[in-house]
Amino acid sequence: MAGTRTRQAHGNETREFILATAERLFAEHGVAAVSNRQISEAAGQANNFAVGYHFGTKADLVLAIVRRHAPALEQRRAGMLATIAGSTDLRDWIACLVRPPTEHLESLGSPSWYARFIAQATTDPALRKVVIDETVASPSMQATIAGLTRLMPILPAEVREERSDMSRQLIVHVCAERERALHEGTPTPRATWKAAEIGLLDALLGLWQAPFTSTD
Amino acid sequence: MAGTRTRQAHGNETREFILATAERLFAEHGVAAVSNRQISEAAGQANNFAVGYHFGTKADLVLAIVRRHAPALEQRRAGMLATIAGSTDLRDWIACLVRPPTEHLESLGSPSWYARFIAQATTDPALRKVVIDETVASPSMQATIAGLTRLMPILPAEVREERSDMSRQLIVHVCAERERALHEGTPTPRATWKAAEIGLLDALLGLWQAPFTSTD
DNA sequence: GACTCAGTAAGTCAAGCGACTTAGTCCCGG
DNA sequence: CCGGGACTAAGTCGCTTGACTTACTGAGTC
Repeated sequence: MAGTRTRQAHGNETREFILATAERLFAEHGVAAVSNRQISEAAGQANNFAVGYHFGTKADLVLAIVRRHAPALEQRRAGMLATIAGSTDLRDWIACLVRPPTEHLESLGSPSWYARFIAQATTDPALRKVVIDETVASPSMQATIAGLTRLMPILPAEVREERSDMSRQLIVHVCAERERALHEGTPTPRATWKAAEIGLLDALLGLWQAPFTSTD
Repeated sequence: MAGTRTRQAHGNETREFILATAERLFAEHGVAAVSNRQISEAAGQANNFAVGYHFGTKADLVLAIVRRHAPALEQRRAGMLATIAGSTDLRDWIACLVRPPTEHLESLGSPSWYARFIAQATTDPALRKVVIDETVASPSMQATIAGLTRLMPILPAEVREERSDMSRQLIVHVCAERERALHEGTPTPRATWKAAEIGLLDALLGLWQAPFTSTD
């Protein structure tokens, strides 16, 4: 029964529900198009300032949503890094970029909102930097990039950085587009998240292995 | 008839200035974060309904901005198609995707706002479809995709569609990121638009040529 | 059994919003 | 030189927003 809840647990429960509601509304209508009021009301809070009370500004709320998914992603990526340690197969390392998000999205079931939320948060001028920094700064992400660098010593640093950015953009927006198509019932190029992952892997492998033209 | 030229010209001038102002504000703060009022005021219009009067809804305004750049892009792409007619070099056809936007952005000078505007418009749930349809539907774009299809007969239709989408995403968001970095004065992987174009070309060539794993 | 305090309910307020109206102004065809 | 239609100025109205305040609740503390 509800009576057995401690007040801390009750608060955390509310916070969690606000986060889930906000993620959904943000994914559906865009981060800027949703007011704190709407979130509070949709989360069943009579106080329209509930979001402000629990999270502060909208940027804080967005960051809280990002951090809500961070541990799961970190765990998946760290696990993969452990199993491929020392591998010289480029595909293994690119998989460390692609698989954590695709598998995480699959585990969320349908409908999910995370991919669309991230795509919009990383495109919004006011949120972009803080969200990207938060995701790229994780230890497993740093290790993955280091692994790619080790495997592609021929690439100039600028090209490596460029292709790293491209990989991030591609993964985020391809996943978001697929999630949206799933939700709207429109056809997708690939039938499952696993298949979409393979499509991304193939494409990114080609992208990273492509010869580069120097522009110095 | 032509007799109303001056009146019309004045109106067109205002319309044009509103479009340029809206494009800038949208790029800086996000489409949803900017009100019609702010645009009207920033464009020096005393009537806060000026945007509504000239363009209607916000979606109409966004479409008008897209169409403002469409002829220049179409012309560049059509010209390229004419010069490479019959080419069997994949790089030529991918260049028809990449060069029109990069050269257009270069021609706009600094600061430009178009790339960031497009990136946000194509990510916004409410505008996405209409903007993408508008850009993909152009004759030269259709011809380019047809050319790529002719050159890559081995690729299953789904993979071709997938890589087509990936190309679009990559071009849009890489250009937007570069434009933003230029505006903020932060370092960019490539020094010029021409160099960025080559980076995109290299990457997309690898992406399109990559072997594919069937997921049937 | 009174006290504390995190959390929730409910309401307030100025500012800003979209949508609209009214009152001009300007140019040109007649 | 007048009338009509395209355009702009200025203001209005009802509603939503973020930020805030006040009052209440109920679990844990003493």
